[in-house]
Amino acid sequence: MRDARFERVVLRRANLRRAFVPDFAARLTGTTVTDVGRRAKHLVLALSSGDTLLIHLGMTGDFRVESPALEGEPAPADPGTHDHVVFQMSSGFVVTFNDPRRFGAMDLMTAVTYARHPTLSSLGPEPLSEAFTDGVLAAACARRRTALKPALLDQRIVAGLGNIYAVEALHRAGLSPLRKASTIATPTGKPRPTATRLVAAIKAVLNSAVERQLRPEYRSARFRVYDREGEACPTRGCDGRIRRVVQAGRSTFYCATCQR
DNA sequence: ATTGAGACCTGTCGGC
DNA sequence: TGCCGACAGGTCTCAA
Repeated sequence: MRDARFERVVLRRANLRRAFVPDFAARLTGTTVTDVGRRAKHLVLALSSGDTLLIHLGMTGDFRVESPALEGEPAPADPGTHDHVVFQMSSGFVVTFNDPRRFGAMDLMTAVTYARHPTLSSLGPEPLSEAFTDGVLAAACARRRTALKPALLDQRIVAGLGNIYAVEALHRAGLSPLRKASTIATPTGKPRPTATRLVAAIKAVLNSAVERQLRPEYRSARFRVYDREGEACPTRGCDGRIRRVVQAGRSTFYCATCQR
């Protein structure tokens, strides 16, 4: 996408999440992608116009990239049922945004609205960055009264962790999702050993998830505790069973025996 | 201010 | 077989 220009933008459905600016297609057409980045779960495309195209894939969002020019096809195939936006790029590629459940979002923002974006501007550190340390996590959790697991889903504490990996990280760290978030910090906000373990577990879980995505043969592997209610706990030497509880409206899976 | 519940959306799955 | 409700995900909005 980088250095490619939007030659044609087709909005096949006007009511995706986040209100599209009225002239979405017109403002995008003719601009060039100068940079492609990511922040938390958002895809960030910097444009030559100074605008920023912010994209969130939700849970079922996906991009399909086709190259009619290379394949000698005159036009892209018939759009599928959930093809919501089609980008014809100057590079010859046709990039189609497909999102069956429509939890994805696309927003075209000016420099000012992007800088003041309420969610982006208050995001916590990237979990795989050096900025995400036990000290930072402990300080962020110290005065929270919520349980630990809902705190991990708060993007202001750590950016980009979702329900599944929060669950997996807590299991890996041997920490109960039900304990108060503040228990991983001392009264003065310093990290306890539990905070150190949790940060290491989050990084490990995310790194192995990335690795798995890069290795097709492992992609179908299931998670260790997520969606395994009633099954034996996979922890070595643990004879517990995986339980399911609901916290803040989301499913939590954990082992009450080895997660304390 | 912090927290949680509800809404959004639709494909899938379990139960009758 | 077919229908129907429950459920999953991330984030925004609203209310306690």
